[in-house]
Amino acid sequence: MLMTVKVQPPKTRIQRKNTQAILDAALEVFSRQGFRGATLDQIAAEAGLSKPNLLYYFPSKEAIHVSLLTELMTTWLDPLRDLDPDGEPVEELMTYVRRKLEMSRDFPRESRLFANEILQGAPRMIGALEGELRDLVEEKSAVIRDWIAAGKIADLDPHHLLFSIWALTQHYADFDVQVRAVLGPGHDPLDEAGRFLDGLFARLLRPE
Amino acid sequence: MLMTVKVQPPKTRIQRKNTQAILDAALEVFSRQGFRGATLDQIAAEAGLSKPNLLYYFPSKEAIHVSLLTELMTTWLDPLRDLDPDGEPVEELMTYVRRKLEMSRDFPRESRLFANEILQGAPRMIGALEGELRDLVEEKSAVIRDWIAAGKIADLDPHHLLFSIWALTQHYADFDVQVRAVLGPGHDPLDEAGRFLDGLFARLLRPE
DNA sequence: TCCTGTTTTGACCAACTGGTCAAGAACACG
DNA sequence: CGTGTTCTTGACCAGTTGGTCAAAACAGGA
Repeated sequence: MLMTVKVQPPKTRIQRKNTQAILDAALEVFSRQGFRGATLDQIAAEAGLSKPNLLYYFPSKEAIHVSLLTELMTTWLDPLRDLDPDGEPVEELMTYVRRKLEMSRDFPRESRLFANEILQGAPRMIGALEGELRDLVEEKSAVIRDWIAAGKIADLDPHHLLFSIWALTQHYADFDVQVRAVLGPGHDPLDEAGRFLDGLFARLLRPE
Repeated sequence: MLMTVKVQPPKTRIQRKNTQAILDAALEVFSRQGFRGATLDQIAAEAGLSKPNLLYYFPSKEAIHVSLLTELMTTWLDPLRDLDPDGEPVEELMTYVRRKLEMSRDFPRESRLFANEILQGAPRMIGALEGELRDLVEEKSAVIRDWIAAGKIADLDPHHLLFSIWALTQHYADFDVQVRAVLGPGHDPLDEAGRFLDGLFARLLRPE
Protein backbone atom coordinates (compact mmCIF):
# COMPACT_ATOMS: atom_id res chain seq x y z
CA MET A 1 0.00 0.00 0.00
CA LEU A 2 1.28 3.37 -0.94
CA MET A 3 1.03 6.14 1.61
CA THR A 4 1.96 9.75 1.64
CA VAL A 5 3.17 10.28 5.17
CA LYS A 6 3.46 13.78 6.50
CA VAL A 7 6.64 13.26 8.44
CA GLN A 8 7.26 16.94 9.00
CA PRO A 9 4.07 18.75 8.03
CA PRO A 10 5.16 21.74 5.96
CA LYS A 11 3.96 24.51 8.26
CA THR A 12 2.01 27.19 6.55
CA ARG A 13 2.43 30.85 7.48
CA ILE A 14 -0.78 30.69 9.52
CA GLN A 15 0.29 27.56 11.37
CA ARG A 16 3.60 29.03 12.33
CA LYS A 17 1.99 32.22 13.60
CA ASN A 18 -0.65 30.43 15.69
CA THR A 19 1.52 27.71 17.19
CA GLN A 20 3.92 30.46 18.16
CA ALA A 21 1.15 32.56 19.73
CA ILE A 22 -0.05 29.51 21.67
CA LEU A 23 3.38 28.59 22.96
CA ASP A 24 4.03 32.17 23.99
CA ALA A 25 0.69 32.43 25.80
CA ALA A 26 1.19 29.04 27.41
CA LEU A 27 4.64 30.08 28.62
CA GLU A 28 3.12 33.13 30.25
CA VAL A 29 0.41 31.13 32.02
CA PHE A 30 2.31 27.94 32.90
CA SER A 31 5.25 29.92 34.26
CA ARG A 32 2.99 31.66 36.76
CA GLN A 33 0.42 29.00 37.60
CA GLY A 34 2.26 25.74 37.08
CA PHE A 35 0.81 22.92 35.02
CA ARG A 36 -2.18 22.05 37.19
CA GLY A 37 -3.00 25.65 38.01
CA ALA A 38 -3.09 26.77 34.39
CA THR A 39 -6.24 26.38 32.30
CA LEU A 40 -6.74 26.11 28.57
CA ASP A 41 -9.17 29.02 28.76
CA GLN A 42 -6.48 31.28 30.20
CA ILE A 43 -4.01 30.22 27.53
CA ALA A 44 -6.58 30.64 24.77
CA ALA A 45 -7.51 34.11 26.00
CA GLU A 46 -3.85 35.12 26.27
CA ALA A 47 -3.21 33.83 22.76
CA GLY A 48 -6.31 35.51 21.34
CA LEU A 49 -7.75 32.23 20.11
CA SER A 50 -10.74 30.07 20.99
CA LYS A 51 -10.22 26.98 23.10
CA PRO A 52 -11.18 24.52 20.37
CA ASN A 53 -8.75 26.34 18.13
CA LEU A 54 -5.92 25.68 20.57
CA LEU A 55 -6.76 22.02 20.41
CA TYR A 56 -6.61 22.13 16.64
CA TYR A 57 -2.92 22.92 16.91
CA PHE A 58 -2.05 20.83 19.96
CA PRO A 59 -3.71 17.55 20.92
CA SER A 60 -3.88 18.35 24.64
CA LYS A 61 -2.88 20.67 27.46
CA GLU A 62 -0.07 18.30 28.33
CA ALA A 63 1.26 18.38 24.77
CA ILE A 64 1.65 22.16 24.98
CA HIS A 65 3.47 21.85 28.28
CA VAL A 66 5.78 19.12 27.04
CA SER A 67 6.48 21.13 23.91
CA LEU A 68 7.57 24.09 26.03
CA LEU A 69 9.73 21.97 28.33
CA THR A 70 11.44 20.23 25.44
CA GLU A 71 12.24 23.47 23.70
CA LEU A 72 13.45 24.90 27.02
CA MET A 73 15.72 21.97 27.77
CA THR A 74 17.44 22.44 24.43
CA THR A 75 18.30 26.10 24.81
CA TRP A 76 18.61 26.25 28.57
CA LEU A 77 21.84 24.30 28.65
CA ASP A 78 23.57 26.14 25.83
CA PRO A 79 25.69 28.37 28.08
CA LEU A 80 27.02 25.33 29.93
CA ARG A 81 27.67 23.45 26.69
CA ASP A 82 29.79 26.36 25.55
CA LEU A 83 32.12 26.09 28.55
CA ASP A 84 35.40 25.62 26.71
CA PRO A 85 37.96 23.23 28.22
CA ASP A 86 40.68 25.04 26.29
CA GLY A 87 39.67 28.55 27.37
CA GLU A 88 41.05 30.56 30.23
CA PRO A 89 39.39 28.88 33.28
CA VAL A 90 38.36 31.89 35.35
CA GLU A 91 37.20 33.77 32.28
CA GLU A 92 35.21 30.75 31.04
CA LEU A 93 33.34 30.41 34.32
CA MET A 94 32.76 34.14 34.66
CA THR A 95 31.30 34.15 31.16
CA TYR A 96 29.05 31.27 32.12
CA VAL A 97 27.77 33.18 35.14
CA ARG A 98 27.16 36.28 33.05
CA ARG A 99 25.28 34.37 30.37
CA LYS A 100 23.11 32.61 32.95
CA LEU A 101 22.25 35.95 34.53
CA GLU A 102 21.42 37.40 31.12
CA MET A 103 19.00 34.54 30.64
CA SER A 104 17.33 35.43 33.93
CA ARG A 105 16.99 38.97 32.65
CA ASP A 106 15.84 38.15 29.13
CA PHE A 107 13.86 34.95 29.71
CA PRO A 108 12.39 35.08 33.22
CA ARG A 109 9.28 33.18 32.15
CA GLU A 110 11.36 30.27 30.93
CA SER A 111 13.21 30.25 34.24
CA ARG A 112 9.96 30.21 36.20
CA LEU A 113 8.51 27.48 33.99
CA PHE A 114 11.52 25.36 34.83
CA ALA A 115 11.33 26.20 38.53
CA ASN A 116 7.65 25.30 38.63
CA GLU A 117 8.31 21.95 37.03
CA ILE A 118 11.08 21.11 39.50
CA LEU A 119 9.05 22.27 42.49
CA GLN A 120 6.30 19.87 41.47
CA GLY A 121 8.78 17.03 41.49
CA ALA A 122 9.69 17.31 37.79
CA PRO A 123 7.07 14.73 36.71
CA ARG A 124 7.60 15.53 33.04
CA MET A 125 11.32 16.26 33.15
CA ILE A 126 12.90 13.75 35.46
CA GLY A 127 14.11 11.78 32.46
CA ALA A 128 15.92 14.74 30.93
CA LEU A 129 17.40 15.65 34.32
CA GLU A 130 18.82 12.18 34.88
CA GLY A 131 19.91 11.89 31.26
CA GLU A 132 20.94 14.91 29.24
CA LEU A 133 21.53 17.23 32.16
CA ARG A 134 23.40 14.71 34.28
CA ASP A 135 25.67 13.75 31.38
CA LEU A 136 26.48 17.34 30.54
CA VAL A 137 27.21 18.18 34.17
CA GLU A 138 29.44 15.14 34.46
CA GLU A 139 31.39 16.20 31.40
CA LYS A 140 31.86 19.77 32.54
CA SER A 141 32.64 18.75 36.11
CA ALA A 142 35.60 16.80 34.76
CA VAL A 143 36.79 19.94 32.99
CA ILE A 144 36.48 21.97 36.17
CA ARG A 145 38.29 19.29 38.13
CA ASP A 146 41.16 19.52 35.67
CA TRP A 147 41.32 23.27 36.09
CA ILE A 148 41.48 22.84 39.85
CA ALA A 149 44.21 20.21 39.56
CA ALA A 150 46.17 22.58 37.35
CA GLY A 151 45.84 25.28 40.01
CA LYS A 152 43.96 27.56 37.63
CA ILE A 153 40.96 28.08 39.91
CA ALA A 154 40.18 27.62 43.59
CA ASP A 155 39.42 24.16 44.94
CA LEU A 156 35.62 24.00 44.89
CA ASP A 157 33.46 20.93 44.37
CA PRO A 158 32.41 21.18 40.71
CA HIS A 159 28.84 19.92 41.23
CA HIS A 160 28.09 22.34 44.00
CA LEU A 161 29.87 25.14 42.18
CA LEU A 162 27.45 24.63 39.30
CA PHE A 163 24.49 24.44 41.70
CA SER A 164 25.64 27.73 43.19
CA ILE A 165 25.76 29.40 39.81
CA TRP A 166 22.28 28.15 38.98
CA ALA A 167 20.87 29.17 42.35
CA LEU A 168 22.39 32.63 42.34
CA THR A 169 21.45 33.55 38.79
CA GLN A 170 18.00 31.97 38.56
CA HIS A 171 17.03 33.49 41.90
CA TYR A 172 16.78 36.88 40.23
CA ALA A 173 14.21 35.57 37.75
CA ASP A 174 12.25 33.19 39.98
CA PHE A 175 12.15 35.39 43.08
CA ASP A 176 11.96 38.65 41.17
CA VAL A 177 8.86 39.75 43.08
CA GLN A 178 10.56 39.25 46.43
CA VAL A 179 13.77 40.95 45.32
CA ARG A 180 11.87 43.99 44.13
CA ALA A 181 9.72 44.11 47.27
CA VAL A 182 12.82 44.09 49.46
CA LEU A 183 14.86 46.56 47.42
CA GLY A 184 11.98 48.98 46.96
CA PRO A 185 11.62 51.30 43.99
CA GLY A 186 14.54 52.92 42.25
CA HIS A 187 16.58 49.77 41.83
CA ASP A 188 17.53 47.71 38.79
CA PRO A 189 17.92 44.30 40.45
CA LEU A 190 19.52 42.57 37.51
CA ASP A 191 21.99 45.32 36.86
CA GLU A 192 23.07 45.31 40.51
CA ALA A 193 23.18 41.52 40.50
CA GLY A 194 25.50 41.61 37.51
CA ARG A 195 28.07 43.68 39.34
CA PHE A 196 27.59 41.79 42.61
CA LEU A 197 27.99 38.33 41.13
CA ASP A 198 30.94 39.47 39.05
CA GLY A 199 32.74 40.51 42.20
CA LEU A 200 31.61 37.45 44.09
CA PHE A 201 32.83 34.91 41.58
CA ALA A 202 35.99 36.82 40.78
CA ARG A 203 36.95 36.53 44.43
CA LEU A 204 35.65 33.01 44.82
CA LEU A 205 37.31 31.42 41.82
CA ARG A 206 40.74 33.00 42.23
CA PRO A 207 43.13 30.27 43.42
CA GLU A 208 44.73 31.01 46.77
CA MET B 1 -26.88 43.56 75.04
CA LEU B 2 -24.82 40.90 76.70
CA MET B 3 -22.80 38.66 74.48
CA THR B 4 -20.49 35.84 75.14
CA VAL B 5 -17.88 36.32 72.44
CA LYS B 6 -15.56 33.47 71.65
CA VAL B 7 -12.51 35.59 71.05
CA GLN B 8 -10.10 32.69 71.14
CA PRO B 9 -12.18 29.51 70.97
CA PRO B 10 -10.72 27.16 73.58
CA LYS B 11 -9.57 24.41 71.24
CA THR B 12 -10.57 20.98 72.28
CA ARG B 13 -8.23 18.03 71.96
CA ILE B 14 -10.06 16.93 68.81
CA GLN B 15 -9.91 20.38 67.25
CA ARG B 16 -6.21 20.69 67.82
CA LYS B 17 -5.55 17.27 66.32
CA ASN B 18 -7.66 17.87 63.21
CA THR B 19 -6.60 21.42 62.42
CA GLN B 20 -3.03 20.19 62.73
CA ALA B 21 -3.68 17.24 60.41
CA ILE B 22 -5.30 19.58 57.90
CA LEU B 23 -2.47 22.11 57.96
CA ASP B 24 0.07 19.34 57.62
CA ALA B 25 -1.77 17.78 54.68
CA ALA B 26 -2.31 21.17 53.07
CA LEU B 27 1.40 21.97 53.39
CA GLU B 28 2.22 18.74 51.60
CA VAL B 29 -0.20 19.45 48.75
CA PHE B 30 0.20 23.22 48.36
CA SER B 31 3.98 22.96 48.44
CA ARG B 32 3.95 20.64 45.44
CA GLN B 33 0.98 21.91 43.42
CA GLY B 34 0.74 25.56 44.30
CA PHE B 35 -2.51 27.18 45.37
CA ARG B 36 -4.46 26.81 42.15
CA GLY B 37 -3.13 23.34 41.42
CA ALA B 38 -4.09 21.92 44.80
CA THR B 39 -7.60 20.59 45.46
CA LEU B 40 -9.56 20.21 48.65
CA ASP B 41 -10.07 16.55 47.80
CA GLN B 42 -6.32 15.95 47.73
CA ILE B 43 -5.87 17.74 51.03
CA ALA B 44 -8.78 15.90 52.61
CA ALA B 45 -7.46 12.54 51.44
CA GLU B 46 -3.96 13.36 52.72
CA ALA B 47 -5.40 14.42 56.07
CA GLY B 48 -7.64 11.37 56.32
CA LEU B 49 -10.80 13.46 56.58
CA SER B 50 -13.84 14.06 54.42
CA LYS B 51 -14.03 17.26 52.39
CA PRO B 52 -17.02 18.70 54.30
CA ASN B 53 -15.08 17.98 57.46
CA LEU B 54 -12.18 20.14 56.25
CA LEU B 55 -14.62 22.96 55.73
CA TYR B 56 -15.89 22.54 59.25
CA TYR B 57 -12.46 23.57 60.52
CA PHE B 58 -11.55 26.13 57.86
CA PRO B 59 -14.03 28.37 56.04
CA SER B 60 -12.37 27.97 52.63
CA LYS B 61 -9.42 26.68 50.66
CA GLU B 62 -7.91 30.14 50.72
CA ALA B 63 -8.18 30.33 54.51
CA ILE B 64 -6.05 27.20 54.83
CA HIS B 65 -3.46 28.66 52.48
CA VAL B 66 -3.35 32.00 54.25
CA SER B 67 -3.06 30.22 57.58
CA LEU B 68 -0.01 28.34 56.34
CA LEU B 69 1.63 31.43 54.87
CA THR B 70 1.09 33.46 58.01
CA GLU B 71 2.57 30.78 60.23
CA LEU B 72 5.46 30.42 57.79
CA MET B 73 6.22 34.13 57.68
CA THR B 74 6.56 34.17 61.45
CA THR B 75 9.07 31.37 61.77
CA TRP B 76 10.84 31.76 58.45
CA LEU B 77 12.58 34.96 59.43
CA ASP B 78 13.73 33.85 62.87
CA PRO B 79 17.31 33.08 61.83
CA LEU B 80 17.71 36.54 60.34
CA ARG B 81 16.13 38.19 63.38
CA ASP B 82 18.72 36.47 65.52
CA LEU B 83 21.62 38.06 63.64
CA ASP B 84 23.33 39.80 66.53
CA PRO B 85 24.87 43.24 65.89
CA ASP B 86 27.15 42.69 68.88
CA GLY B 87 28.34 39.25 67.86
CA GLU B 88 31.47 38.36 65.95
CA PRO B 89 30.54 39.39 62.34
CA VAL B 90 31.87 36.45 60.32
CA GLU B 91 30.63 33.97 62.89
CA GLU B 92 27.19 35.62 62.97
CA LEU B 93 26.78 35.39 59.22
CA MET B 94 28.15 31.85 59.04
CA THR B 95 25.64 30.84 61.70
CA TYR B 96 22.89 32.45 59.69
CA VAL B 97 23.89 30.46 56.60
CA ARG B 98 24.03 27.26 58.59
CA ARG B 99 20.61 27.81 60.13
CA LYS B 100 19.06 28.62 56.78
CA LEU B 101 20.51 25.43 55.32
CA GLU B 102 19.19 23.45 58.27
CA MET B 103 15.76 24.81 57.51
CA SER B 104 16.08 23.59 53.93
CA ARG B 105 16.95 20.18 55.32
CA ASP B 106 14.29 20.04 58.04
CA PHE B 107 11.46 22.00 56.43
CA PRO B 108 11.68 21.57 52.67
CA ARG B 109 7.92 21.71 52.25
CA GLU B 110 7.77 25.12 53.88
CA SER B 111 10.51 26.32 51.57
CA ARG B 112 8.64 25.05 48.51
CA LEU B 113 5.39 26.58 49.73
CA PHE B 114 7.14 29.92 49.90
CA ALA B 115 8.80 29.44 46.51
CA ASN B 116 5.47 28.57 44.92
CA GLU B 117 3.85 31.68 46.32
CA ILE B 118 6.62 33.92 45.03
CA LEU B 119 6.68 32.27 41.61
CA GLN B 120 3.00 33.04 41.26
CA GLY B 121 3.69 36.68 41.94
CA ALA B 122 3.12 36.48 45.71
CA PRO B 123 -0.59 37.45 45.45
CA ARG B 124 -1.19 36.64 49.11
CA MET B 125 2.18 37.68 50.49
CA ILE B 126 3.18 40.85 48.74
CA GLY B 127 2.10 42.85 51.77
CA ALA B 128 4.32 40.92 54.15
CA LEU B 129 7.22 41.15 51.70
CA GLU B 130 6.98 44.91 51.38
CA GLY B 131 6.35 45.32 55.10
CA GLU B 132 7.77 42.91 57.65
CA LEU B 133 10.44 41.41 55.41
CA ARG B 134 11.60 44.69 53.93
CA ASP B 135 11.87 46.31 57.39
CA LEU B 136 13.84 43.42 58.80
CA VAL B 137 16.20 43.37 55.84
CA GLU B 138 16.72 47.10 56.11
CA GLU B 139 17.60 46.76 59.77
CA LYS B 140 20.05 43.92 59.26
CA SER B 141 21.56 45.55 56.19
CA ALA B 142 22.53 48.48 58.36
CA VAL B 143 24.25 46.08 60.75
CA ILE B 144 26.15 44.44 57.91
CA ARG B 145 27.15 47.85 56.54
CA ASP B 146 28.60 48.71 59.92
CA TRP B 147 30.59 45.50 59.95
CA ILE B 148 31.97 46.33 56.52
CA ALA B 149 32.85 49.88 57.58
CA ALA B 150 34.66 48.44 60.59
CA GLY B 151 36.64 46.17 58.28
CA LYS B 152 35.28 43.06 59.96
CA ILE B 153 33.99 41.45 56.77
CA ALA B 154 34.55 41.87 53.04
CA ASP B 155 32.88 44.71 51.18
CA LEU B 156 29.73 43.11 49.76
CA ASP B 157 26.39 44.81 49.10
CA PRO B 158 24.25 43.76 52.08
CA HIS B 159 21.03 43.28 50.13
CA HIS B 160 22.59 41.07 47.53
CA LEU B 161 24.60 39.23 50.14
CA LEU B 162 21.32 38.29 51.82
CA PHE B 163 19.77 37.33 48.46
CA SER B 164 22.78 35.10 47.87
CA ILE B 165 22.33 33.35 51.17
CA TRP B 166 18.65 32.79 50.48
CA ALA B 167 19.27 31.57 46.94
CA LEU B 168 22.08 29.19 47.87
CA THR B 169 20.39 27.61 50.86
CA GLN B 170 16.80 27.41 49.59
CA HIS B 171 18.02 25.94 46.31
CA TYR B 172 18.71 22.67 48.08
CA ALA B 173 15.09 22.41 49.24
CA ASP B 174 13.29 23.83 46.21
CA PHE B 175 15.40 22.14 43.54
CA ASP B 176 16.02 18.99 45.54
CA VAL B 177 14.77 16.78 42.71
CA GLN B 178 17.19 18.34 40.24
CA VAL B 179 20.12 18.21 42.65
CA ARG B 180 19.53 14.51 43.31
CA ALA B 181 19.05 13.74 39.62
CA VAL B 182 22.39 15.37 38.79
CA LEU B 183 24.36 13.93 41.68
CA GLY B 184 22.98 10.45 41.24
CA PRO B 185 22.62 7.94 44.07
CA GLY B 186 25.06 7.67 46.94
CA HIS B 187 25.08 11.35 47.78
CA ASP B 188 23.74 13.31 50.74
CA PRO B 189 23.12 16.66 49.03
CA LEU B 190 22.48 18.63 52.18
CA ASP B 191 25.47 17.27 53.99
CA GLU B 192 27.72 18.13 51.05
CA ALA B 193 26.08 21.53 50.72
CA GLY B 194 26.84 22.21 54.36
CA ARG B 195 30.55 21.73 53.87
CA PHE B 196 30.55 23.50 50.51
CA LEU B 197 28.73 26.60 51.69
CA ASP B 198 30.81 26.74 54.83
CA GLY B 199 33.95 26.96 52.75
CA LEU B 200 32.36 29.31 50.25
CA PHE B 201 31.21 31.87 52.79
CA ALA B 202 34.32 31.56 54.91
CA ARG B 203 36.37 32.60 51.90
CA LEU B 204 33.86 35.16 50.70
CA LEU B 205 33.33 37.03 53.95
CA ARG B 206 36.95 37.25 55.02
CA PRO B 207 38.06 40.86 54.58
CA GLU B 208 40.99 41.20 52.19
C1' DT C 1 -15.29 31.85 -10.76
C1' DC C 2 -15.39 27.22 -8.47
C1' DC C 3 -13.34 23.67 -5.69
C1' DT C 4 -10.57 21.46 -2.28
C1' DG C 5 -8.07 21.63 1.81
C1' DT C 6 -7.29 24.42 5.92
C1' DT C 7 -8.86 26.95 9.78
C1' DT C 8 -12.32 28.46 13.14
C1' DT C 9 -16.09 28.11 16.14
C1' DG C 10 -20.65 27.30 18.80
C1' DA C 11 -22.74 23.75 21.12
C1' DC C 12 -21.94 20.17 23.79
C1' DC C 13 -20.16 16.55 27.34
C1' DA C 14 -18.48 14.08 31.38
C1' DA C 15 -15.47 14.75 35.14
C1' DC C 16 -13.95 17.71 38.63
C1' DT C 17 -14.02 21.82 41.59
C1' DG C 18 -15.06 24.60 45.91
C1' DG C 19 -18.61 24.90 48.81
C1' DT C 20 -23.50 24.05 51.28
C1' DC C 21 -26.74 21.72 54.15
C1' DA C 22 -29.52 18.89 56.93
C1' DA C 23 -29.30 15.01 59.49
C1' DG C 24 -26.97 11.66 61.99
C1' DA C 25 -22.94 10.04 65.21
C1' DA C 26 -19.88 10.83 68.91
C1' DC C 27 -18.76 13.28 72.86
C1' DA C 28 -18.78 15.66 77.41
C1' DC C 29 -20.77 16.52 81.54
C1' DG C 30 -24.24 17.11 85.11
C1' DC D 1 -28.01 7.89 81.64
C1' DG D 2 -29.98 11.89 79.43
C1' DT D 3 -29.14 15.93 76.99
C1' DG D 4 -26.99 19.77 74.80
C1' DT D 5 -22.93 20.48 72.16
C1' DT D 6 -19.41 19.18 69.01
C1' DC D 7 -18.08 16.54 65.12
C1' DT D 8 -18.85 13.94 60.79
C1' DT D 9 -20.88 12.74 56.55
C1' DG D 10 -23.79 11.64 52.19
C1' DA D 11 -26.22 14.03 48.97
C1' DC D 12 -26.24 17.85 46.49
C1' DC D 13 -25.20 22.26 43.69
C1' DA D 14 -23.50 25.61 40.41
C1' DG D 15 -19.38 26.81 38.04
C1' DT D 16 -15.21 25.24 35.82
C1' DT D 17 -12.27 22.10 33.34
C1' DG D 18 -10.15 19.44 29.44
C1' DG D 19 -11.71 17.80 25.42
C1' DT D 20 -15.03 16.49 21.15
C1' DC D 21 -17.54 17.25 16.97
C1' DA D 22 -19.98 18.71 13.06
C1' DA D 23 -20.64 22.39 10.52
C1' DA D 24 -19.40 26.79 8.96
C1' DA D 25 -15.86 30.21 7.28
C1' DC D 26 -11.91 30.95 4.87
C1' DA D 27 -7.90 30.39 2.09
C1' DG D 28 -5.73 30.05 -2.45
C1' DG D 29 -4.70 27.71 -6.79
C1' DA D 30 -6.78 26.27 -11.39
